[in-house]
Amino acid sequence: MPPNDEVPPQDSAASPDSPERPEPPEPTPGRLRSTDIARLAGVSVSAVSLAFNARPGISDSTRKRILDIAEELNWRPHRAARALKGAGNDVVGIVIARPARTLGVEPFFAHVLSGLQSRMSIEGIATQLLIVEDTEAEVAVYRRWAAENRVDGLVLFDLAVDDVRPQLVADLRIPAVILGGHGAPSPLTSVWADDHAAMTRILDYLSSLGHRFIGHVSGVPSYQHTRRRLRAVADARETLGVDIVTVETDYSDTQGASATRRLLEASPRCTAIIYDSDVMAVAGLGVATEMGVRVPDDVSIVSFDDSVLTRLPHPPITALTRDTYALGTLTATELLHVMAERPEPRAVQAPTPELVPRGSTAPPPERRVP
Amino acid sequence: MPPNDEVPPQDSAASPDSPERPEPPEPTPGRLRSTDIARLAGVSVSAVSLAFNARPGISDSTRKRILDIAEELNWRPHRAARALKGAGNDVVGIVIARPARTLGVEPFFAHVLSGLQSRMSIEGIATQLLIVEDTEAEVAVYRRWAAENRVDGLVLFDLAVDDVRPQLVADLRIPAVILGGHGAPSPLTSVWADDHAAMTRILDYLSSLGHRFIGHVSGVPSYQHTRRRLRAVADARETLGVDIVTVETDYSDTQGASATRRLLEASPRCTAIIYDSDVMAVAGLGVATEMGVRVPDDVSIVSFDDSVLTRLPHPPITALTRDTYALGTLTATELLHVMAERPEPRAVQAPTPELVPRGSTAPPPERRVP
DNA sequence: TAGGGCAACTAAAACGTATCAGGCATATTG
DNA sequence: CAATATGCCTGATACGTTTTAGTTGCCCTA
Repeated sequence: MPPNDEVPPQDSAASPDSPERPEPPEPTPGRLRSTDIARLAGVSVSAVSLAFNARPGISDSTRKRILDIAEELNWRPHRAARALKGAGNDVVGIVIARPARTLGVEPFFAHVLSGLQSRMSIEGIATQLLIVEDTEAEVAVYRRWAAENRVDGLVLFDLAVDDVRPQLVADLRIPAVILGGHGAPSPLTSVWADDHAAMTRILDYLSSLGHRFIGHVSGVPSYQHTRRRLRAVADARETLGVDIVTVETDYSDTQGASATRRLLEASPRCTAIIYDSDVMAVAGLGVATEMGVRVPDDVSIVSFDDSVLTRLPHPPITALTRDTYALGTLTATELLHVMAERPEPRAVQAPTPELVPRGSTAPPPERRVP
Repeated sequence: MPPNDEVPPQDSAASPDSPERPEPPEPTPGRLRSTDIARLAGVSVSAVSLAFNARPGISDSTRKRILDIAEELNWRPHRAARALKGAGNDVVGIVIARPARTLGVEPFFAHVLSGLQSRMSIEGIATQLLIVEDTEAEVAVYRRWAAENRVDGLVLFDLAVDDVRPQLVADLRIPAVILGGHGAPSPLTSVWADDHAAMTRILDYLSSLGHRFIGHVSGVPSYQHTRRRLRAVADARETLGVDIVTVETDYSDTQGASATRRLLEASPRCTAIIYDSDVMAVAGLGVATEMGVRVPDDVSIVSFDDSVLTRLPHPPITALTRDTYALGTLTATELLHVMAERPEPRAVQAPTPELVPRGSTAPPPERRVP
């Protein structure tokens, strides 16, 4: 056995038998390294590495001894050194292209993030969040992250029509998953919900209540999911024979409110309004109340998204509900799979949101003379 | 030298002019390294390093040439290698100890995070978010991150009375800032708001409207900021001579609703209710409406936190408002300072929230016979 | 008893960058 | 003009791991 003479845990004066090892009692412990653990366990650094990575080639007793010592000293392999050897960083990145100040208004996003994060942390993977101003900046971040080797995976949000990001990210060889993509072929795996079917559920419901003239406050039409909803609206005009008027907005409460005002001032007036987001629905409810339009007696209100926002006001708002948290965990699971196996891209369908009738919807008022 | 004789890649005929450098045209570019940039620029790797780290010892023209080439090839220093040399990871961590499913309901947190993140990203620092179940798990994460050298800084939220985290994080030598700590001495720098003064603003306002019996739906009393608010309430009882009854909750909309019901069913009934959070205030408004208690005619409502939640319902809710986003950027700036300079801990006071009267508050109803 | 096979372990070579101690010109000084 | 300083650049080394290619010693088999 080499000069691996064990150092006696001697707090007293310098042990005379080993003059070549002064071993100063460092006040700042510097940093523990695998060497230190190896020395204390009486093995080589290689053995420490084998123990920590659960690899064969080491006896169980030695492994346990090493791990115990490391545990006691709260030592772990230095991440950077590990990553340098080609191991992952255990980080996934999420870049959101929105004005930072408006973020946090969207319960949807926060919930998805929670679910995603929760699933990832089970694997010891952290989530890195970056908020940028626009898609251009977002693309720059992807390039930088790819060059720096900063993340092991990505989640893409808010896919637009003709979005450049999937191809870019695929070219950069970063494992990634699209949340809210379409079912169509794509260079990336996507997790998507059937917005068309979801919107149809709302329209069927309102139609069955007797509504024949419906307002639709939609979101940004460049988003893919908005497109799908609009298509469902178009289809319903034919299938159900209802009259639907759409007002496009930017998803903000401000535009949701003004769109509502416009719809309610029009004559003839629609008997129900569908909102593409919970924030706009609540804003719309406020406008109606303010204008003296009773909900649901005069007009019914339905929200496409559900959250605490829709449940708290009076009356609570009928909404499509889905387990947004579970959507996050599903996305995370899929991303983990992509990171591990690099499979061919595929489309994973999330459950279609369910309609939850609440107090904001009722049959339309009797037709009365103007 | 051991039998490590180099194996010639004999797939092609050895190029006669440089037999020691086969330089195969790699189809997968592997990865660019500083060596490649150096070769293309006709300099050494050291020069590349000097150029990228803006250090002296290199001419401007050479620097530019190197940077241009790197830019063109989208090359950047490998993060792990850089971090291994002692440079920072350019990552700050945020650990939130709450049930993941309930997160995302809090606009406050999301806004702060946006501001924080936005300021950090200016410095090229990413924000790593982790949601854990309880404080015990949170502490474990700090230990792990410290051992792994994963983050350059931390932000601590939701400080409790007798919180163990500040001392732990200080012991682990991780630069950190507390958001919402108190003004008292602490091992860590903290950014705090004067909750006492803020609550006093609400009480003064309600008192000046003529309210003499006020309900207070408070949050978890183990939080430091809750304590400060309660103290302000106690002080106001004496100073203003108003009668205040406090109901403690866990900040959830459910408990906010039931607390409201209890307050409104009591006799005599209070003429105003203060809520410690926006979520509870909105829930309370819903309960009042449902019970046929008019707001603000029968009871006034004030929220301690402001957000889209308080602005959207009808009537909009009078609230203490502050620039939560700016609070995030302020915290970020402070953390950057701590990371760079390791100064003595200090307490940075954020602006005291301002009261914004909205439709939910009015003078109390005339006293009438029971 | 030689040989092979195996388990347990180790020495040394990466990984990609930053830094440090020079080296070599050219400019400045006495 | 020699001596010194300065500007620009390079070679070698270190950072803390993982991994590869061994090297033991031991048991089993023929």
